[in-house]
Amino acid sequence: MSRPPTDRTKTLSILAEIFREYGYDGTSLGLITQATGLGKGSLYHMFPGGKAEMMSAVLTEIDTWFETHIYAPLRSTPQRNDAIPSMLDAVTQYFVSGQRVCLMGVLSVSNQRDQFADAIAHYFSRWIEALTLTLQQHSHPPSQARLLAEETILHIQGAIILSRALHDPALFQRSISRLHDKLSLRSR
Amino acid sequence: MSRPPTDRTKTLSILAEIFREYGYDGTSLGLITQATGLGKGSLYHMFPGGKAEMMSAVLTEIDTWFETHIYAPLRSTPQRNDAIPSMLDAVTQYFVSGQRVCLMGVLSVSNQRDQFADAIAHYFSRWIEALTLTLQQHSHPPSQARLLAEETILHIQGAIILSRALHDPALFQRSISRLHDKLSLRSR
DNA sequence: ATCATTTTGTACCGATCGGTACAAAATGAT
DNA sequence: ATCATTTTGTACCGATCGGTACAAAATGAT
Repeated sequence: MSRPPTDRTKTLSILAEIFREYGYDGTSLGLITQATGLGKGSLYHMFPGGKAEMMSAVLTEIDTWFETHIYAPLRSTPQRNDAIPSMLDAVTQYFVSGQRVCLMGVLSVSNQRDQFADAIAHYFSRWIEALTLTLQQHSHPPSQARLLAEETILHIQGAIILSRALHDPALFQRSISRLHDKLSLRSR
Repeated sequence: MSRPPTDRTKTLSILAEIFREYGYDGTSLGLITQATGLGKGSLYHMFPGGKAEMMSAVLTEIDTWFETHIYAPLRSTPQRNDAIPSMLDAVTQYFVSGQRVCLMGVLSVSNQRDQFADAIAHYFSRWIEALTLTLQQHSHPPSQARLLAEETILHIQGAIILSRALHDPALFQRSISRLHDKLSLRSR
């Protein structure tokens, strides 16, 4: 037994960056060996399923990260009253003001959508559910809370796209600010 | 002289669908010859620059379509008072309730972003400018109009992502409805 | 020190990639 | 009918793709 945990985690985070930057098709094994310093032997030993398994592992890692740092705080009771602002801050930091793309978002409009459909749907639906819960506790009527949660998450996704399209990180910041205002309107 | 105009237009619309479905990397020349029925000889005669020129031509075609069907009506004066609803209808139809992706949006979060940066930025900035003009004429204060225009377009992009991620066309419809309400709030 | 097990680097596989060359075919003006 | 020009289909190019095989090296228990 060696210490694969840290190695694996480190490798996964490198893989995540590569997949984000080059997409699934654009990420070649050559690129991966170069970025990780691991030969194909090591990679296929670690991920026998090849590239598809690497992506799956990355998606699981991302899901876990969001579960811990984003969803869980939203579900906690009693609800901290800065739960929403702190979610928006964490998201802004994670996506580097929209200059780092959301791998789940990218995949959902790619031809790999069906292959990873479960992971993608899981990620977004859990996020929506957790945020819905929070919004209800901030005195948004239940019927509106879910709609507002959906709107919040698509707003974030859209902000990434538009700010990248226009090379304008400030646009991302602006749109997150507006989101902040919108979400806190009825909780005061 | 033959009749390349219709052939070229037809080819471009097939190319657009392929690029939308498979992305830039995922679209192989084999796929293109199969879908268009054109051999490589014909394709490289039509697009000497190869795949990159095909994508550029598609983006130009898309830009022209939006210019004609979306931006121009927004800029026309006097402003029809259903300008915004009719834009949202046109968009909903064009994106088939979010089940058809926005090629410009996809590219802007892909590794081809820089290669096609001009076309992408042009598309979104023209849209924002035209919509800003319309919103101002619907009694939104100028300072707010541009922010609201940005928000509208990122909202549409986000709706495509989220509705595809969740395989839920109804989510797209819902979010467009909300957009409709939001935009008409101050114009009544 | 031995030795079974795990891990790794490298050579190699067939398939496919985007692109080129070019002869054959179609076209259209005369 | 001739013939220059345009258009097309196909064979072929080197490069690279994802993946496999497997011997060599590293590891760790004894």
